[in-house]
Amino acid sequence: MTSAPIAVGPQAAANESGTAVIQLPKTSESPALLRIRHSMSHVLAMAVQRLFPQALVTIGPWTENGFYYDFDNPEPFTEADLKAIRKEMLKIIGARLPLERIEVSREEAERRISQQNEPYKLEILAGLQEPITLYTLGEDWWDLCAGPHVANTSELNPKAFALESVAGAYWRGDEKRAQLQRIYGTAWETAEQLAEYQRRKQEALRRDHRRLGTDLDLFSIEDEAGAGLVFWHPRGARMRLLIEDFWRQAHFDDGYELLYTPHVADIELWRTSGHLDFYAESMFAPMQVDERQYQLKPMNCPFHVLTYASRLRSYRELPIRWAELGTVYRYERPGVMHGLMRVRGFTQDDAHVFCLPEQIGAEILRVLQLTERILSTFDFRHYEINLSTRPEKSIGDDAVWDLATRGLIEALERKGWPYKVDEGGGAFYGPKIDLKIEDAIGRLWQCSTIQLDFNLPERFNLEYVAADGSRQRPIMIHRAIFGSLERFFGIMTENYAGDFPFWLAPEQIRLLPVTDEVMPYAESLQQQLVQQGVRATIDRSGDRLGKLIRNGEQMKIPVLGVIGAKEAETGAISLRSRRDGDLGALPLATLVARAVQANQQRLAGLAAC
RNA sequence: GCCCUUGUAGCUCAGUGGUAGAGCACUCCCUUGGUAAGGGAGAGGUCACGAGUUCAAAUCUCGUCAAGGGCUCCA
Repeated sequence: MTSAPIAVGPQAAANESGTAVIQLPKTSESPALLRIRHSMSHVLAMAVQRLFPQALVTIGPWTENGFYYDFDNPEPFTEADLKAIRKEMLKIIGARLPLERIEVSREEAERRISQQNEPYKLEILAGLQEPITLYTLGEDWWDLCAGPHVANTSELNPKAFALESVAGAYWRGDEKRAQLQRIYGTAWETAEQLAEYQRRKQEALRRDHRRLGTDLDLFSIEDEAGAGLVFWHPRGARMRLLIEDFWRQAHFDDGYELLYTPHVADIELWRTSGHLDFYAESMFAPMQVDERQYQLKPMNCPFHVLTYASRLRSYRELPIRWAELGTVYRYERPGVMHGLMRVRGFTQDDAHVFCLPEQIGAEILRVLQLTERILSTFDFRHYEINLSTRPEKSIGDDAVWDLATRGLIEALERKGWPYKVDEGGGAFYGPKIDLKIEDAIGRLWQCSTIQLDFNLPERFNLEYVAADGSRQRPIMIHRAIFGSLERFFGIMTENYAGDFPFWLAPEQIRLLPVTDEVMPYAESLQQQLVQQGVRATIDRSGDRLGKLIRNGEQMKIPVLGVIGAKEAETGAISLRSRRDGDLGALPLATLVARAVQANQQRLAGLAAC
C-alpha cells in the first residue's frame, strides 16, 4: 500500500503555545467547505482554459483538504504556470461571477459539448443519469456538474486558497488511457485556516522518517546498492534489535515458536504455491544454480508450509503457531519506492497458525490480543478495522468460508473492537481482517493483517491425523502485526517525530563533561550505566556545555547528564530530560535504578519511576 | 511503468557557456567553558553516470540511474 498523503485531521490541532486551536474540518464534514472547494475547482478550470485555450477539461472534484482538476493539455503545466493560473483565478473571484445550476436534456447537453469539442465531457455525459445538470460560471463558461456550488464567486475567499502542485494522472485512473495534467489546490473559509493547514503540512514534513533517518543517523538507502534496499546504521539497527527482542519475547509468551527459513528456494516451490502464476511480476528474476533454478523469496508462507509438511502431524499438536522475522524481496516498479514505507527488500514479522476448524475463533482472538499488546507498546492505541468477506471468484467450499468468517466476526466481537465489513473484499483464498493504526497527527497506516488461507494447505496437501485416525486438512492463518519492520519503523518514527521513548532510544543517556578534569568521573559513570544495560555515552567533542546540550537535543537524546566539578565531588549527575525537563542532581545509584526499571518496563521517560 | 521536478562537499543549498562556493559537520590550534551554536586555521567535489553540441559545458541537447510530488500498482 502507499503511504498516506499528508492528511491532517482535526485531531492534529494540538498547539504548542496552548492558544486557541483552529479547527480544520474535512470536506466531508462541512457542506460549506464542500461548496467552496467544488466551486474553486471550476474557477481553476475556467482560469486554465482562459490561459490555455487548447486545454480540455475532464473532472474536478473536491478532496478532503482541497480540490483538483484534471486537464488534457498539449503542453504539461509547470510550477511557473501555477502562478499565472492563480492570478487568473483571483480575477475570476474578484469579478463576483454568479454560478447557476441549469437542468438540460441529454440532447441539449450533447449539443453544447459538441460545440466546444470536449471529448472527455462527452464521455462523462454518456455515463450520467437524468437529470443532467450543468453549472455556469459567469456568462461564457460552464461545466457538466452535479453541484453543489456557491452562488457567486464573491463567496470564495481570495486569501484562503492556494494551488499546491501539478501532477500526472490517468483518465479514469487507468494507466492504459490518456495521461492528464492534474492541478491540486486547497481552499478554506478563512486565511487563518489556510495558514493552519500549511503549518500542519510543515509539521508532517518535520516528522518525515526520511529526513529523521538522515538527521538521527538511523538508516540510509544507497545509490550504489540500488533502489529500495535499506542500510540500517548502528543507531537504527540498535532500535530494530530492541523491537525484535520485544517482539520475540511477546511471541514466546503467547505460545509461538520461531522459525528460520532460507532466502531462496527451488522455483518449483513457487510453482506449487501458485506464486509463479499470480505473483510473478512482483518477484525478482530466478537465478540458475547448477541444474536448478532458484527463486529469491517474495513471501515466507511456503517455507512454513514445508516445515509443517516435514513430518506427519497429529490433531493433538494443533494449534501450531510459528513466527519468523522473514526477509523477503519483491520487485517493485521503479517510481513506487518511498523511504522505508515501500522497499524491495524487507523483513516481515510473519506468522502462520495451523489449527482445527473449531479453533479458528479462539486463535483469531489471540492474534488480536497480541496485536494490541505489541502495537500499544509503541503508543498506537487507535485502530480502524476492516473485515473482508468472500469475493465472487474464490476457492473453497461454502461451509468452510462460513465457519471461517464467523470465526473472524466472533473474535472481533469478543475483543469488542468496532469494525467495518468489506463485502466481497477478501482474497480468493480466504477472508481477512486488516487493521490500520492512527498516528499522532491523525494519519492512518495499514500494518497488521490476519488472513485465512484455504489455498496453500490444499496445494501442498497439508494434513493432520484426526482423533478417528482419518487424514484431515488443517486451517491456515497468516498474520503479521508490524507488516514489515522497515515500514513499521518508518511509521513509528513519524509517530514519535524522532522523539523516541526512553526504552527504545538508541542512545539513552549522553554524559556531558563540563571540563576535561571530570572525564575520569564521567567514564566511571558511563561504565556503571553500561554494565546495567543502559545505553550511555560520553560526548568527547570538547565543546562548551551550551554546544553539548544543543547537539544532544538535536539528536533527540532522551536524557542528558551534565557532569562538572560539583557532580564529581558529590557522586551525582545533573539530568536534563526531553520529556520531563530538568530532573536536578541525582545520585548515580538512583539514576541507574530508574533507567533499568524504565528499560524493563519499556517506559517513555525516567521521571515516573 | 507513466507525467512533472530535481541531482554541485557528509548535510542544507548558492552558482545561466570561460578551470568550483557558503553555512553546518570533519581535522588541527587557542579557549577549561555550568544548561540550545566561543574564536582561528585547514582539509574535503570526475558538479549522479554516459554520449553529443562548442574553441570552451556544473551550465545547452540526448540517454541511463536515482530521488521528490502525483497517477497506476501494492496476495
